Amino acid sequence: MTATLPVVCAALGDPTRWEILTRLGEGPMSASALARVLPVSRQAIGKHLEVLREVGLVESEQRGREVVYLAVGARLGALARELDRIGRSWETRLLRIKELAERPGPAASEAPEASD
Amino acid sequence: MTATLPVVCAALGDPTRWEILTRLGEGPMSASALARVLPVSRQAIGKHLEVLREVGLVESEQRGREVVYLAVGARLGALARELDRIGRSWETRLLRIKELAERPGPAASEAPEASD
DNA sequence: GCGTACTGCAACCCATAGGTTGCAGGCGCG
DNA sequence: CGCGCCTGCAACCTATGGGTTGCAGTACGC
Repeated sequence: MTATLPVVCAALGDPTRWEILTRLGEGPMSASALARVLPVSRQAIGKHLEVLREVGLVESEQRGREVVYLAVGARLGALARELDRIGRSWETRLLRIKELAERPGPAASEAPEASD
Repeated sequence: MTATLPVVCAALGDPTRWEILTRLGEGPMSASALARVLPVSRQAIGKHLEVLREVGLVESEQRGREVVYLAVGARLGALARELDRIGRSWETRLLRIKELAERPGPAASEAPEASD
């Protein structure tokens, strides 16, 4: 999956797409079926499904004469892991900076004294 | 934080905002400082920072005459946990459906009549 | 074999998100 | 004390994303 982080997040940034994903999370559905339960046209649904498919959040499967889509939980899990990793790195650097700021003397040995 | 999932994801769906977040993840910066290193105007940066602040991804702090912003890793972590939970639920239901489909005998205890 | 329902493609519309410029106010530094 | 930098607010522009309608093709069920 070459879909970059902002792209995947953008795909998840639309309420209608979350509606679609929620429905697909409960079981496979076709675009027409989705259009029946959601307040948008089948064509709009189709565009959303295409976006979601490009970032790997849904997969399509030809079933008879219709095409059913299903939500790929693993993709969401992968994204979650990436975000978590980045979040942790932010906090780590933040802590390091605070340490430096609050440490008056440049005794830069690794003595993680929690003198808060 | 009342920011709904699609809203937070939308905030993360813009490349420029990721640039900002990345810089802020390395240490606190002011809007002007960000505008100096990024190819957009200070005002544009300001709008992005406002969006990020509304969903809790950055926090601001008055430091002397300037306002510095810093990335909130915990928020990203919280989002990651939510996404992971949802992803898992999708996979669980998927497995259940596949089980039902591949189980020839209706030996299921609660078989909610799939009469389609 | 016919009609029906599903799909794919294209043109078009409109709101808004992302960006810019311009200006006015204030706090710090030299 | 005055200059400079940083902030906040507002008006404005434009591309694009989300949506619609319409049409043509095709496979399924009866």
